[in-house]
Amino acid sequence: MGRRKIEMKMVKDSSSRQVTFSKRRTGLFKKANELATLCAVQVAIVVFSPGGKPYSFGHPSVEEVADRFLNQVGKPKVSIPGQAVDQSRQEAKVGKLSRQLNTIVKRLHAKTKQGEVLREAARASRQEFTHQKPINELNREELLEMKKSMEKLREKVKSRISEIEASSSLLLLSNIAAEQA
Amino acid sequence: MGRRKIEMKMVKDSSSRQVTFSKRRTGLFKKANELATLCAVQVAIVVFSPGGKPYSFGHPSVEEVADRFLNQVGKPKVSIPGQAVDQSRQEAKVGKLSRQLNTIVKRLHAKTKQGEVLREAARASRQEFTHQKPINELNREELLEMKKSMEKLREKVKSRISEIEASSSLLLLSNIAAEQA
DNA sequence: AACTATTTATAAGA
DNA sequence: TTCTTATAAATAGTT
Repeated sequence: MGRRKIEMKMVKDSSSRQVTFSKRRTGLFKKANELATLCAVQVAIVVFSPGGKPYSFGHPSVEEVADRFLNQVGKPKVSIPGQAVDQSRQEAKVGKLSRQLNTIVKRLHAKTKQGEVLREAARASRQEFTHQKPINELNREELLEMKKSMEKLREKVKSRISEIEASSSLLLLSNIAAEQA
Repeated sequence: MGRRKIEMKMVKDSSSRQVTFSKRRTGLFKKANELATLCAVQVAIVVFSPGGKPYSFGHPSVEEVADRFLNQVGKPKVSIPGQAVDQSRQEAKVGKLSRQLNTIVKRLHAKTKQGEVLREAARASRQEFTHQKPINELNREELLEMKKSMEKLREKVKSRISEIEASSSLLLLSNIAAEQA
């Protein structure tokens, strides 16, 4: 769409590529906005620049699109009697989200070697799940420590709640979308 | 871009709106594909149709784009000394992911009224965090019940999520606790 | 950043 | 839905 038709191959010159990216990213987001406006639908986009910088577009926001997805209720399918299908879908969803959780947690774990949350989690976890003593054999001090530890973790998790990362929403979206396909 | 210029408002006629959506979604995904090809970048899009059906585009896939994002290592910015910026980015990411976790947990909670995992989790969580009695005042029977409940949960989680780490279970619990607070 | 010659997307219509 | 086509919009190359 310009002075000349161009081949649909990677633009070799990195400088030109950056310019093309900039122009086309703007165009893409504009198109997405038009789609959302004209059709009253929700859209979310995440794209990396050639330099690796992430850009995102969301209508009304990437997060809200994700929330809508997450708030969707699985509808029973008519072709199969009862709730069997719906339940199995729920099961699949739980399993999938659990795996996703695991991925996120692994990521968190890798990212927080210098952090607090996972250290606390690991500590509390150790106490809760892998402590040699069964929980009913813990003495008062140990129980108090465990409680304290978990409260500490809880506070830290709560205190860190801020804005959601577009990509994490998308990751969830893609998993749920794939599942619904 | 057609026979006439149209106003950038929602198309009122639902049938026309569906047609517009269909055409423009195709166009949007094409543009996204071109951007990815020409600039050798990663792109992910999720969009709902007016009927609520989810469509997605990803290059190379929505999931991989998200993974790349999550795997990104925050790079220190030159304009600010030391690791301050990098760390704050990590902090932000942790917070965002934590919130996402919380959202997932809420969703799971809502979706599993007929399920087992979250009921168990909620029960264990309730016992642990919101029981009237402080944990150190629980009697032997209550402690045993709590232990039993958590072991039950643990088994269910383990059976569903082979690779999950203990910490993610705990993180999950902590989020449920926060949600109930 | 702006400017345009062209290409591309698409609104209507069939 | 799919195709056609007149027109609007996006953009490649240029300044």
